[in-house]
Amino acid sequence: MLSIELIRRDPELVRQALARRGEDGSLAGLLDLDARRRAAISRGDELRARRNQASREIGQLRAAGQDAPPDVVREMREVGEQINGLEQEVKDLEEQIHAILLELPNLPRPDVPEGLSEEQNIIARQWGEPQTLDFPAKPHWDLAEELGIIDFQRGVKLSGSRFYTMSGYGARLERALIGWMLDLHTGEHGYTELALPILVRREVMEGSGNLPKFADNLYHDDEDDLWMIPTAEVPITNLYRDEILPPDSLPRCFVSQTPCFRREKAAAGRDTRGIKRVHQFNKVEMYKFVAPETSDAELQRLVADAEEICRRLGLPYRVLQLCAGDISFASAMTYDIEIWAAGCGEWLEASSCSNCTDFQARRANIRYRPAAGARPEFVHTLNGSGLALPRVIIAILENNQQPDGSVVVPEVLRPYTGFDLIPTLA
RNA sequence: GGAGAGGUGGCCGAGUGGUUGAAGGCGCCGGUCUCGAAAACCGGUAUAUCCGCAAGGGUAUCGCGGGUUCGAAUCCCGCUCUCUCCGCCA
Repeated sequence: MLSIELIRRDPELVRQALARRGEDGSLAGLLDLDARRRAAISRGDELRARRNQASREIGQLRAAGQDAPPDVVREMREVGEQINGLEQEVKDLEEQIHAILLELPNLPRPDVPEGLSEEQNIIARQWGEPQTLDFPAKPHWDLAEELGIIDFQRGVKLSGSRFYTMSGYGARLERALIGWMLDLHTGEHGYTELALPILVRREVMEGSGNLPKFADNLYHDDEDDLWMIPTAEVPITNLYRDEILPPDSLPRCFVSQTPCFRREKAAAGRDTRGIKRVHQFNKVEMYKFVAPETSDAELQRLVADAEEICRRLGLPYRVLQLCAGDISFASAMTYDIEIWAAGCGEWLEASSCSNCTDFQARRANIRYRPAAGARPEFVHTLNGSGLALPRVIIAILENNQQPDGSVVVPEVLRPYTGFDLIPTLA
């Protein structure tokens, strides 16, 4: 959520920042509502002050054994009605203002590249070379099926298109990856592991920025109004909702593996083969609550932590800095990490690391006290995949495939898998 | 799912209609004392919002929302969460 104070103070700055990401539109209506709201509050406060004064006097009379003057009571009854009217007015205005604010995305940081589409993203760096194999490389959907580790048809039988099942070496590979990633982030990068609910309340989805705007992408349980998380970012963001964190408690860094659920109605027809785009997948997510002045530097560290995973797995990757038009709703700056997949010959987005500045903190009301006795401030929040499992599995399968169709397990994973090769079926 | 109890400030805990944003205690911050610390003593210690350059002032908030009243932490209604017991269950 954007600060209404900022919009009031410098609407042109806000308008221009929003335009950079392709959000055009006037803020005049919002400012008008805000002005009316403040006027109504002022009048209401004045009336309440009068009523409080009169009530106090009546109280004193009563204490002295006298009755309340009827004309005053009559007048205050009227004042009370006016107050009720103004309260209703303020409430209506605030609802309208809130509804508008909830739909406005975060402002890109000034140093985010210009551009409205992904073509304007900037390749910040690359590690390794997109390799070509010296034999015909298979895409993972063929490889995995031939290895008997992914069963697409039976996934569909259970849950419909874009669901799959993994078994044997495949299931084990994923579990190994999850364990290894979590151990790396907790052991070497300083994150604390979390185990989280994957069904959350509506207001939790609002806090992270997924609702109200992106309801179409979410699965929802009607009976209890619970929402299935699209990423662990959602519950982690809300861990400290409505709290004021004490001085010296930042940064707080968390990592969590959860299933992620994405309806993605809009993406129907895209990437239908394999496990590149599915409705349910596992992801290891990194998350940081930090002091505002440190968030830019923390974003760089977050990206580095995700890159480390790629490097140790030996997966060629590149880091993209997203242009203003391509960063996500809550983000002020985003880097994507794309890993190379030799079978389908594509760079696959395996991580997206964002600095959400105070955008989510405002929505979820997460503050901290910079020093003892100081005024509370909103924290900054950052999130990044570390990493999303299916696309890492795609890259490992496709890049490490052998001429006979078997797949070599990356060295770092072997203590976790207990095998160093996914063998072909006999 | 059924029955009951309860949600007051960072924590504990008073308070059942009238200057109560809220006694008291603990904690925390500052000070006195001390070589220093502890103890003791003194003072301070919520958040939001509106007006204002500021100083300052107003208003709101005792789980949430409504109602009664000149006036509600206190009374009424609804919701929600927590706890206990029963039931069910991995």
